[in-house]
Amino acid sequence: MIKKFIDEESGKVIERSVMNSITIDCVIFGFDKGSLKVLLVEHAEGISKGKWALPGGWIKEEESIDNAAHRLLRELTGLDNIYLEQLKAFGDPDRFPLGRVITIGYYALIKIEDYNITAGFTASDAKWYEVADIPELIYDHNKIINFSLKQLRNRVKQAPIGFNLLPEKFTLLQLMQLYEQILGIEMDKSNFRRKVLRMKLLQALDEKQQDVSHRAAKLYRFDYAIYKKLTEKGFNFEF
Amino acid sequence: MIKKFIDEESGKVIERSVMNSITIDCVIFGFDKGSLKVLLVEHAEGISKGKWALPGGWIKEEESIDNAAHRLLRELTGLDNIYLEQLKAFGDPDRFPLGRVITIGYYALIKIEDYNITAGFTASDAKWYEVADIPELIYDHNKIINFSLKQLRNRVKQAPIGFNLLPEKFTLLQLMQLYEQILGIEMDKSNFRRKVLRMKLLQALDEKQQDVSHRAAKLYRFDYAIYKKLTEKGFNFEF
DNA sequence: ATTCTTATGGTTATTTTGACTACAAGTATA
DNA sequence: TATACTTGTAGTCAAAATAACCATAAGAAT
Repeated sequence: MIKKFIDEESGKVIERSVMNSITIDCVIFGFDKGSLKVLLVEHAEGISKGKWALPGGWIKEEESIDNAAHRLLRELTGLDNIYLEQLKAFGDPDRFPLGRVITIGYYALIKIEDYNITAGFTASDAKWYEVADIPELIYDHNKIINFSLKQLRNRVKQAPIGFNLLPEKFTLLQLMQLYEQILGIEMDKSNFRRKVLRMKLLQALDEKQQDVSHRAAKLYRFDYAIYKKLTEKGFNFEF
Repeated sequence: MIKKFIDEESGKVIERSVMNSITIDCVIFGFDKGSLKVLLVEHAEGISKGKWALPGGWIKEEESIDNAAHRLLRELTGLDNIYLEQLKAFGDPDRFPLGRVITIGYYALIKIEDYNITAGFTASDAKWYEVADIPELIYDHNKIINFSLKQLRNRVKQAPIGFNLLPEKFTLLQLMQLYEQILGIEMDKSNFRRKVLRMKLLQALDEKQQDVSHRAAKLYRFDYAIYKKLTEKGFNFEF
C-alpha cells in the first residue's frame, strides 16, 4: 500500500502510504440546569459549511495527537486547559465522503459556567445542545457521540469524573441528580447520602445554598487529595 | 497542513494531508501454566529486522481499521477469528524513527491451547512471552503493552472477559488464580468460591479434573446465555 | 497407616444494603 | 398566624453480603 508521489514544491519523489488522513473530534460534555449537554460547532467553510459537527480537525505533522485535540478545541471553541481523554479511533473506510480519513475521538467533562465558548477558526458558531436533543451531524459524528455516552456511563462508575460536571461547591441532591441523569436510574435520597458520605471523598463546608425557596442544603466539595490516597490502596468508586 | 502531490502513475495532482501513516498493533494475551503471556513477533525485514515487536502493520486504503487488525494478525501469526477490542491510538510525533506514524492499538484475550501460532508474512518468528519477562521491543511497543495491562486490569473487573483466557472447562481454583495473576492480589479460596457461585454465571459440570495428584476438583463452564440475561438487567461483574 | 495437598462446606461477627419512617427547616400561600 | 409544601437530614430494621476463619473430605504419595 505504499505509493510514490512527487512533491510539487521540491520535485522530490516521496513514498507514502496511500492511507493518509487523520483527524481529531472532541465530545465535550457539560451539565446545566439538571440536564446533560454536548458542545457542537457550525462549520464556516468546506464541504460541510453550515452543518453542525463535533469540534475537530486535522493533526499537524509535528504535534502529538493529544496536543492536536487541545489545539483544535481551543481554536474552534475557545476552550482551554481541559482534561481530555482519548475515546478510540473511528475508521470505517466510508465514514468520510472525500477519501479515507480516520478520526480519533476525545472526550471531556466540564463545568459549563467555568468557560466562555467563542466560535473561531473554521467554526461560525459553537453551542451547547442537550444530549436528548442533538441534531443530525456530519459524517459519523452522531455515532461518535453515542459511543461517548456509553463510555461516560461506564467511566462514571469507575472514577469520580462526575464531579467535573458540577460546580466546585454542590449539594448532595445535585450530585445524586447528576448520577441519576447520566445513568438513567432513580435513587433513594437517604441511602445515597449515607453511601457517599461513608466514602469520605467529600469535604463538608460551613456553607449552605443561597437564594433557594426551601430549606437550604449544606454544600460539599470534592476532595481530590483524599481520593488519591484512597485510589492508591485500590479503591473502587461506585454509587 | 494540506500539500499538493503528483501521483507518479496517473500524473494527477493530489491534495493530501502530510500526516499520512497509520498502523495497527495488537496485544494478544494468553494464560498458560498459571502465568499471563503476550504474543510477540520477530521482524523478518525492514529497519527493525531481527527485533521483536507486537504483531501489526499498515492499514489498507479500502479496509476498516477493525478489519486491518484482524488481517494483520492472521498474516503474521496465523491467529484468526478472534475477538479484538480497540485500545486507543498512540500518536507521539517521534514514536516512529522514519516519519510521523500513528498506531492504533488492539488487544485480545485468547486460550493459548486453542490456536496454532505460525509466523508468516513479514514475521520470521512468533512466540508467547511471559508478561513479567518481555524483552525490549521496537518503537513504543513496551509502552503499548503496559497500557494494555492496565486496561486489562480494569476491564476484568467490569466484564467476564477473563474466561476468554481459560480453557472451556476449568476449576474454581484456576479461575481464582487467573484473577490473582491479573490483579496482583491474593484471595481467599472459600470466599471466592461462594462469591462466584452466587453469581450463577457458571454451569457446574458432572466432570472432574483428570490426572492430578490430589483430590480432583469439579469442572465448571462459563454460561454466556445466563451472563447476557444478567447484563440486560444491569449486572455488575466483580470479584 | 500416615502424611500431604487440594476441594469443599460451614460458622460467626461485622458491614452494607434497600426500603421506609419521622421529623426538621425553611418558603409560600390562605 | 396557621397551614401546606418542599427539601434536607437522621434513624430504624430486616435482609444480604463480606471477611476471616475452622473443619472435614477426597484422593495421592510416602
